[in-house]
Amino acid sequence: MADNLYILDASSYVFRAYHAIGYLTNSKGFPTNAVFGFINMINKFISENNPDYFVAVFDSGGKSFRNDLFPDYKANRGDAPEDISLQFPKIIDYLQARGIKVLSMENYEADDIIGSISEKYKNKLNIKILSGDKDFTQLIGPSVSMIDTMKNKVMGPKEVFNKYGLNPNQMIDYFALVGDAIDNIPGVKGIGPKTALLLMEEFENLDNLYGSLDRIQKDRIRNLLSDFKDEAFLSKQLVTINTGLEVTSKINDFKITSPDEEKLNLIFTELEFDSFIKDEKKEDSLTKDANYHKVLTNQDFTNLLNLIKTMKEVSIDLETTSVNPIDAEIVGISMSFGENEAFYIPLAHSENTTQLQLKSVLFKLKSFLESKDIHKIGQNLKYEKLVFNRYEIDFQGIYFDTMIASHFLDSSLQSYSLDNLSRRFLDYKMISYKDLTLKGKKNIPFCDVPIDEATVYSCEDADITYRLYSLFKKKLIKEKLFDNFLNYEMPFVSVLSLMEQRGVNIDDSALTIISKEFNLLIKEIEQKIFNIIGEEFNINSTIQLREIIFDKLKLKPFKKTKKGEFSTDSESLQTMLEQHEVIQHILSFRFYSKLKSTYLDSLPELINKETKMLHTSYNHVGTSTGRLSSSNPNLQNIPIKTYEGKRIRESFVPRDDNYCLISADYSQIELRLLAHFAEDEVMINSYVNGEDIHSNTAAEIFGVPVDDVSEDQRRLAKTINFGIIYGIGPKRLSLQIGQDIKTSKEYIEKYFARYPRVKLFFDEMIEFAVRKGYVETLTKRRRYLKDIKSKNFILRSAGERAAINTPIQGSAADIIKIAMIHIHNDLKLNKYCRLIMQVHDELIFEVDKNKVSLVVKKIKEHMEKAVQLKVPLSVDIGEGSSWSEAH
DNA sequence: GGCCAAACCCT
DNA sequence: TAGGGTTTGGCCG
Repeated sequence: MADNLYILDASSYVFRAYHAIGYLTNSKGFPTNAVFGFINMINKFISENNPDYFVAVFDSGGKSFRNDLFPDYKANRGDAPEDISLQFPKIIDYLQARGIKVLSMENYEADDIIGSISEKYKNKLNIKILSGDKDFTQLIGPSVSMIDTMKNKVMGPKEVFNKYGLNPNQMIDYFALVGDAIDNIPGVKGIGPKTALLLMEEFENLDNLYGSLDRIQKDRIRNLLSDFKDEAFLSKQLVTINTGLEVTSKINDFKITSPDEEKLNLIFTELEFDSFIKDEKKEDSLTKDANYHKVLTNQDFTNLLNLIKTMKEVSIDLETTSVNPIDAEIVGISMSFGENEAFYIPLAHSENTTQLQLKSVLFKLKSFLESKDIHKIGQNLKYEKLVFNRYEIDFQGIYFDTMIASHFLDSSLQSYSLDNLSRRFLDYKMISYKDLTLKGKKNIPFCDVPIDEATVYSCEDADITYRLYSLFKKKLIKEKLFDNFLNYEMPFVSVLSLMEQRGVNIDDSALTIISKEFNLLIKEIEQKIFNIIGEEFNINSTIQLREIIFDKLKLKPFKKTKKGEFSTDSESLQTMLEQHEVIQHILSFRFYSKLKSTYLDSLPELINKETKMLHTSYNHVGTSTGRLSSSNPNLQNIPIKTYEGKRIRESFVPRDDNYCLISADYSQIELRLLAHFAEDEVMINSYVNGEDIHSNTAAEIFGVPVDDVSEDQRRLAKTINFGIIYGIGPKRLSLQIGQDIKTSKEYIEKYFARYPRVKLFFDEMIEFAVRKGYVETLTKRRRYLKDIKSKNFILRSAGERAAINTPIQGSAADIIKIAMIHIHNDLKLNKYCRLIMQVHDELIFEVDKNKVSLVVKKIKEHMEKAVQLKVPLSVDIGEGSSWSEAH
């Protein structure tokens, strides 16, 4: 790749900074708003892009050669206000002290210099023109693009065509026809963008057009063109950027040199930009000398609001009364716009200090918080979104979540908490929340933390988050993962937030009834056990139960726990059923107790008092494969396998009579992904032809025609098919199918003999993991496998199984995420249906009863078309008045 | 109250 | 054989 040369259309940025900031002066009354905004933009740009070459180009300020051609050129623009003209010299001083080359030329505009530099270097370098001016579209080409850093828009040839319908080399003639009211370029009167586009499409350029005016059917257009021919060609001269000026600078002049700190400090002192002044001490340490401000007065807040207006990205963090967003109240807000600088707005501290009013602060921040154009950066922004939602703020512009970014880059970490990320990636230990809130032996709520301490703590959160953002963004871009991260992970934050916010309706009276019923059963079974054993004990206590079974009854154990004790788990007890009648009762007791305590009794307690709904919490970074996890309660392990379990699912119901529930689940998505990745013809054909994969596998393994496959053979093949995805070994398979290890070893060998590409795929994944240290999913989420090269067989084998399973399980997770994003963005669909749960390969919706068939069709389409694989995706859909019925 | 192990619910 | 969360008992301080 060629190096990048960034050419800054500096004058236009100064104007934009001037207007963005509004009023700002130093204590002597000298205007500083444009300088301040401009410096911020430059700092931000350079720290983010680390440009190879950079040059700032200014207009000369006086008239240009265009005024000789046409005295009225830009006559509509009055002189620039004095308070901006005064600031230009300061800005140029700053740039030069900063080590940045500055160019301008008498009698020419910045555009001409930019065009000429671009022309000179476009064959050796990637030219990136930093501007928002449409006039530059004429310069765009394969190695020349335009970037509007304030709107985050990049414009290359493709984008020009998308926007105007024309190629960049047609833009001059196009603008010659259309004209420009702001620059006072006449164009052809009466011809606007639409007609001009049609003409350019037909005639390609201005000369062709005027060479064959008679071919134009419409009289009006033809007459206009001929009447204003002179204006058209004059306009063409005016809009044409001069690319032939002699550029005396050498390319190395555009390298940024080391800044003259002394000179910079002088400038900053004069303008009173204290936060920019470099203090020797400030360099390496963090919090002690960081600029953390508390915002207590209206003046402080107004200044902060003005600052916000100049920023296009902000890291933000809320301090609240609860970790659970559904009932958290805001105590304070912190924000950071760049390293070392942060603000904290205390709003509800119990301390006796006058604080700003929560309501009025939120009112004034509302448009900023709801703006899609201002990029919000944060650690777990789903939390912020849910809390803001409680205050009727629709938090938008959710751009970069450091927690999710770090997980996307490496999903194998133990913890994605901010302090953990800070320690690991910035080598910086943050103030601990525990220590902060520790008063004596007990922890106090955050609102009781003194404001000064809270300010440092909260500002640190925002500041560190901002630093992590810079770091992770660079990594993502370097590894070419940034687009996937922005397209597939960040939009998912809003999807999860909405699901959690809506919650699920539970018929808790039904659960209570079942609970009472189970309670009687449990008591009864317990009594039976006591009678048989002849003493009372706590059946839930593994230790006591173990004593009874193995010491008192002297039953023969099946296996040991990892601590070396005899196991009493249900697998062991199953094998001991015939040894003693009490075993059956213990199994029953365990079964009913589990359902009662985990589901029947706890689900009703978690129903929110205000909303009357069950609001789970989905963890976006809860697994090392990319799946979600769910907690408080876990809605991803609601029973289903037994009759009693199904009864629990019957209490998951729609919120009112107008809705029913729909369950949509991917059929065998992981096996399909295996077929896709391994590119095995036989497996792919099974799916393409809609055949029964397990029967086909059975036929292959047993060497019989598909029609002759017995039920037993099919069941066995199904077990192998699923086991294979997890990297099953002969031992475990023998346990599953109830045959000896030798036989199951043969089955596995037979499987790989019949599906050699699957074996090849597994080997490739392991080799990939060894070579690169990680494996990746469809959307390129990475999981690093530290044990893949371990000398310890157990650890290495586990690593190898993860290398096989993660791309499969993780890609399945990617696919359903993409489908969920598409469904979330389908506005029409969302009028009739709301997504309320995700269970790995299943989505559950509440659906308007009158729109079921339409909704079913759309959901199926979104899910099956989420990605294009070598095999079709298939989704089964059910409908009903409860989750049990719908599934 | 915090932490661990064992058990068991799900895809 | 992959990936999760919750409950319980029991130990520690």
